[in-house]
Amino acid sequence: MSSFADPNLTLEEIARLSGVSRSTVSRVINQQPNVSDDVRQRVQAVIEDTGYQPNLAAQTLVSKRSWMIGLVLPRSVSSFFTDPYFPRLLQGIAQGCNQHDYTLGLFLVGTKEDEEKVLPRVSRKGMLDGVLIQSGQIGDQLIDRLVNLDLPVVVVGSPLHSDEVSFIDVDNISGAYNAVSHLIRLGYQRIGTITGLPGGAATSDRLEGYEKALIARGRNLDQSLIVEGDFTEAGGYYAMQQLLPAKPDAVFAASDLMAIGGMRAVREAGLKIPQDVAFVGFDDVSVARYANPQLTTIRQPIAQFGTNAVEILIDLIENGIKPARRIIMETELIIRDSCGASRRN
Amino acid sequence: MSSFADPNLTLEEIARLSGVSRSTVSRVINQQPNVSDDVRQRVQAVIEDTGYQPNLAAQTLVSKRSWMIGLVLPRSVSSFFTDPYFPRLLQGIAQGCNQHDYTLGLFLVGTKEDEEKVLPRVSRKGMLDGVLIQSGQIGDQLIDRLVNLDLPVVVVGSPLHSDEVSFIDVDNISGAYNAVSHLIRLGYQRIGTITGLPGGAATSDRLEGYEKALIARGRNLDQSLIVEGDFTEAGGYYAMQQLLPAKPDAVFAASDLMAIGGMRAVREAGLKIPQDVAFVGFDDVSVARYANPQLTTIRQPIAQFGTNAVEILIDLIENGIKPARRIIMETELIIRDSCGASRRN
DNA sequence: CCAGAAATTGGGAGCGCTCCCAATTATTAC
DNA sequence: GTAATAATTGGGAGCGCTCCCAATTTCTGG
Repeated sequence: MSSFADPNLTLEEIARLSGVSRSTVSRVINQQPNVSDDVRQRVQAVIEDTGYQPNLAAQTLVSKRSWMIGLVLPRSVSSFFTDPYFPRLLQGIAQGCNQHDYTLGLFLVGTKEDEEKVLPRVSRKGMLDGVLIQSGQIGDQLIDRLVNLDLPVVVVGSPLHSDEVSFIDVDNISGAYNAVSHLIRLGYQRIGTITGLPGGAATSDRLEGYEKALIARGRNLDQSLIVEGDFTEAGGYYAMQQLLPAKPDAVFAASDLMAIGGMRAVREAGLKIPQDVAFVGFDDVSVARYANPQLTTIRQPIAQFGTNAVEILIDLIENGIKPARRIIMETELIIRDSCGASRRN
Repeated sequence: MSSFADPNLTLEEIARLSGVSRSTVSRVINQQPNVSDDVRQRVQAVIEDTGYQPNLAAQTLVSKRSWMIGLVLPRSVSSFFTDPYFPRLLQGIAQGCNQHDYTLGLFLVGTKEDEEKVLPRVSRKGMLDGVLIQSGQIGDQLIDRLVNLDLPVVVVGSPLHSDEVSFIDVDNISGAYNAVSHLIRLGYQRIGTITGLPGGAATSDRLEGYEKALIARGRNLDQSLIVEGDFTEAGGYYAMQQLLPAKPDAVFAASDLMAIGGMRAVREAGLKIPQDVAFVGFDDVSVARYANPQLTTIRQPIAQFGTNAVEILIDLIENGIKPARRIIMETELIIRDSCGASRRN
């Protein structure tokens, strides 16, 4: 394979060089049948040592396929820049794209103006074969606007409105339920929670899991033990400061970052973790393992989640859009030190 | 603007609907002169309420422009998934793309096999107008391979080999120099450093700045005070454990994350920050402000850096490729608590 | 060895756009 | 009013590919 490919190589040119027709070269490239072995090899040799690659735009124009999918991160996903969750997710998505030979287009919506610039680009014909959109906040109409395009769409996380749309999500309710059940099992009496950013599906599901776990054990819900966070470290810190007067002996934080922020507030208040306040987080991002003490948490298979999302979308693209696909992935309780699991020994 | 655009709208169709020719509609869309005002308005009205958008693939095919740029993150940039630096950078890049109406293609190279899948995709004709590539490690041949494509390329960070290539970087040498000078000024005697991952330009530049600052004040370099990290929290932690026996009274870490890891090791050793060991980091990512104590650091304008990189690339794309552009951005010393700046008062 | 079927090959049409140039219309000067 | 020029407008060609169908070649069986 020569490393300097003629930039102006075309199908026609390859055909000429290998002494066959355009059509035959096309068949070889697209691995279609009805090409004799010797011709196929001759053509392949020419392709190899010219370094020819078909022009994507031309292929897209006629086939109506771009082999590119978009990932849209709505404005309301403000924690993109602080939460290690997103790089991991991106990794999974990128890997899924690589595996299936799709290209990933990234559409970060920062401001309202961005939205007006990004949407037309996403919906542009000849641009994308499908779209992955990160589930955002209630009131964010981006998902609806995307779903109204005639493009395959998969929502990453639960969609908030429509139920005709395909999505993939983690079982947030059972994850939170397991986290809190674990704390109950360890004998904690006043279990508080720091919620995610209000208005998101993950936030309300994790809160629901928290409540269900308490109710299942006959505990009463105490509103003073429930305080709003925003998925960030700083948010967890402030939330914990609000929570401390309610004297929780354990806290379920709806993200690891908030758990770490919460632990910081607890330490600053002169209390010990887990002796005075135990913690369980959610996500199992890598900082959970380096926290002090190491954080007990609910692991979600983030990268796998991204890869699966891509696969669902590609399935939708290649095999039609009905019925909507719905995937829920399970979580896993990872017991480390912050929950005080060992103090009972 | 009707929200349900006919998906099969074409230039020809718009022409028919507005009673003019294909060419005239094309002129209106591309804002070319030589269209009478009333015709222009009539056509624009039709475009508006059909929601017509030109087919990208068709435009790309004839104009040889895709209005899409790629961001390539080489395999050797392993800290992508842990360092908050990258999301910020991505934000800046995405914003630059939005502003200039370009689409961003993301090419994460995870494995060697990824590289073989990604490169052909990047070089595919009709795909990208230009490429941004994150500077990686020595021995990573990805940059060279990309530069050999006939595509405009801008390296984000200093390129390691070629000097024909355009790049944008932050002044790592002077940043590190200022960090260490600050520590010297505060009277520290045994100033250690935790370097980045060996083999990267940022790593060697920051080390060079460290050494220059010491030499400028007539200090001797003590190899036992220089220890290798890898830009991660865990790397900083282990590096600090190696560094502690050399009894440093201050440490310059080549990233905030490593500074935070280093501080964790110091605390675990029963020492106080900054009384026993002072710290200065590099980057000023948001966790620096939430660290305990708050981290003195060298701020680099990460998002702006990304936006600038996009602008240089677009300049290259639209105004030709010679001569190579070279931009160096300045850093800023942000004094917080971890350097003990106030203990001399 | 030849008709008929099967496999292989080639070329035209067309995807939706931009560019060029020719045709038409409007404007100006005399 | 007419010739000259300038401003508009329209249509053909072509970007590089895939798809379809017709033409050619190869392979059967009797």
